Amino acid sequence: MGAEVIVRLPDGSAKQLPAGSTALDLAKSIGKRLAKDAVAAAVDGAEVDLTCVLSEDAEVAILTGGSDAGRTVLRHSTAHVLAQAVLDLWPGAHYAIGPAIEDGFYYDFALRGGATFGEEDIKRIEARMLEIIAEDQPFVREEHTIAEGLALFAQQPYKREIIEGVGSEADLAVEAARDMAPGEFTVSVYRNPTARVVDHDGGFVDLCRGPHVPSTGRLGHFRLLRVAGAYWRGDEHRPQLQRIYGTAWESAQALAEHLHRIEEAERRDHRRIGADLDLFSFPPEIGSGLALFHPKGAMIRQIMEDYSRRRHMSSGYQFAYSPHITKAELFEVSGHLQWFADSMFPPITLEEGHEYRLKPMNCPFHILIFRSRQRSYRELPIRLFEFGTVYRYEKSGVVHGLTRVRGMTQDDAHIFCTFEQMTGELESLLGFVLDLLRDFGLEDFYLELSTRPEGKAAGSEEEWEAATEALRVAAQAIGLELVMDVGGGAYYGPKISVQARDAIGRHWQVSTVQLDFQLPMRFGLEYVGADNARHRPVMIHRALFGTVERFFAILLEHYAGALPTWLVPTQVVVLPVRDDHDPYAEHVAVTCRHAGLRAEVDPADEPLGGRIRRWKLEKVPYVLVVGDDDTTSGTVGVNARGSEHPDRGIALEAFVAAVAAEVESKGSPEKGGGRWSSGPR
RNA sequence: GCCGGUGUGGCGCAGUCGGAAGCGCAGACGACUUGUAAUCGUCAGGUCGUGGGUUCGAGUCCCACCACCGGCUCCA
Repeated sequence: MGAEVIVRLPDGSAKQLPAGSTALDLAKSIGKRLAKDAVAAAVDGAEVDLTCVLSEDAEVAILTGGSDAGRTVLRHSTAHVLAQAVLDLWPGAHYAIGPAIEDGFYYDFALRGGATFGEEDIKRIEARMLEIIAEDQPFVREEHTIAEGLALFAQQPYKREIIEGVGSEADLAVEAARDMAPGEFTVSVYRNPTARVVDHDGGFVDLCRGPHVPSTGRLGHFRLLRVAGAYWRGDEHRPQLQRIYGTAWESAQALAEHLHRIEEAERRDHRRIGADLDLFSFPPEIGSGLALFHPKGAMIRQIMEDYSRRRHMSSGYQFAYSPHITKAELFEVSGHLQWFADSMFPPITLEEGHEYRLKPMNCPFHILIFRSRQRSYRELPIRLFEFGTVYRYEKSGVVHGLTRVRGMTQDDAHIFCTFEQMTGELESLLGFVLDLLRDFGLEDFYLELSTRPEGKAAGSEEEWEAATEALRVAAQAIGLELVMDVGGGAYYGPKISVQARDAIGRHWQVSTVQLDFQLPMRFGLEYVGADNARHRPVMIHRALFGTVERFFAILLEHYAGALPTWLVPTQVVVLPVRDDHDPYAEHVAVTCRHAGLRAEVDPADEPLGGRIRRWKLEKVPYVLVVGDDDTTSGTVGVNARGSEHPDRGIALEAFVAAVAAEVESKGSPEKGGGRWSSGPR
């Protein structure tokens, strides 16, 4: 090693530094601002502390708090500060893991005597954290052998368990692994030597892979958000720990923006919109997770379902109907009672001894329709579609608005085809799915491939392998990003799910496509082939909306309640200025209705301003005002949703034609600026 | 199911130390006849989630249950 090292920077330039220089020295040599913003460094792609000595020539990048990698470091370091505060305030507490997560971090604790955190505790902890940050405690990295590590954390069972797992196969599979040192024989810890923690000598120390900021003074733009219970290593059979969630950012402004995004998501909450717009409700009288659709919500749902039916009809599907309840034996045959019973409502036992069950899925019924007579290869593929309402006994803590309910309607279909037809069916199906989703205004997708659920799967590994491969081929042919979801398949087969990103970047699982060799076998399905021999069909389960309820909720959140004109319950409201304009207002409404629009009149028995306000809050796409000028010239004053100013004097025919076209193209008033070019602004 | 939190007219909220249940919006009725995001007035509406308990007295304190909210596990 010479007296100097040469580092290459991300912009391609190179820099010479004296031997023994640290990453922080490098940052300083580039600029003051960079040194101030730096939180860690990447040497040949590996993230390290700023205090790391650059001992050989390397590619080095300085990570700042403004980058994703830099924020991860900030959040991870803030999690350590949280742990230090909690250990100081709750003597004898055990600390488990505290990783950075999307937009923030958390840390899991077990308090002495099973104590729990309350709301007020959050404030105490935050105050203690601010003190720790004000003290500007250094983070110092240490390497220890496994034995030393175990001794260091003699009083900390969760840390010991993590250390004992270092290098094991299981270690790599658990989330905690991200929190750990690489390498088989050592563990790294970070120490805040100047920390004062009750009952702890030598400051505060935590097991951690790093890197961390040089000192706590670099932190500060954080907020603790909530407390929650969380199972140790995500296993509900293991102890439940107390988790504290927080968020942390590189600047006060970034923190404020994040808190604003949280508010924005709350504004879009479909439960709130559903109540405000009188779309649906969940009366306690009918039970948790069971929804009532009110007339306006039902109208939207009806439009969604009607459109879906039309698309299915033109895509070669046949319709089916099946009952909500059936003899339990059907679910013995299908395997649901073996694999899915936890999610089913308990049996209804009749006097003569038969047990009945509410259906959790529609597939067995469609199978019986297939099996009702002998089938020829000439009929295949057979595609049976139904809006099938199913009931699942979801655990009490998981129901959530319309996205997680106990009674739900799937836009469900089962395709029975030959093995040879399978790949083609899957590919055309994925095309159909994406086409339909785009009609509803979702545009940004990726696919997820869910594989065999270990221990919860029917059938052989070979069958699963073949089915998974067929799905993979179809998914790749579509050309969208594909991510793996290991072990996430249904008990009878692997699945592709379509994930949609909404207007504010959140993603939702919508469509699912599952390939199934098991149920055709269990039900002994057959068709007669061209060779006059009997063959077993392949089955594809698929739902495009997923469930109508959930898809409805996704649309409400995506559009923040301002649905495209074709989906909205009332498209046009006509407001007469005075009551002698009522007849003309009625004429306008009738003209709209003749063009197929949903229009109503709000008569002039209260002031115009109040009426406008009410319908605007209802998010009606077009609020028309008609007065003296309009009655004489056959025009309307148009208030398009989303625009600040009305367009007066628009010819009625021009308005109706434009809105009818907007409905046809599935557009929204927000996207239709400038249509009324004939009228003055 | 588990952890934490919350339940007060249809909705949003106040209610102090355990001592007479309130406000705004919405609703009904009346007046106002209006050109672009809240017209004025009057009235009605609550066994304070449900059931127990403590107390001279409970919206308020305790217990159980129900529902909801945020998470964990699970999941469309």
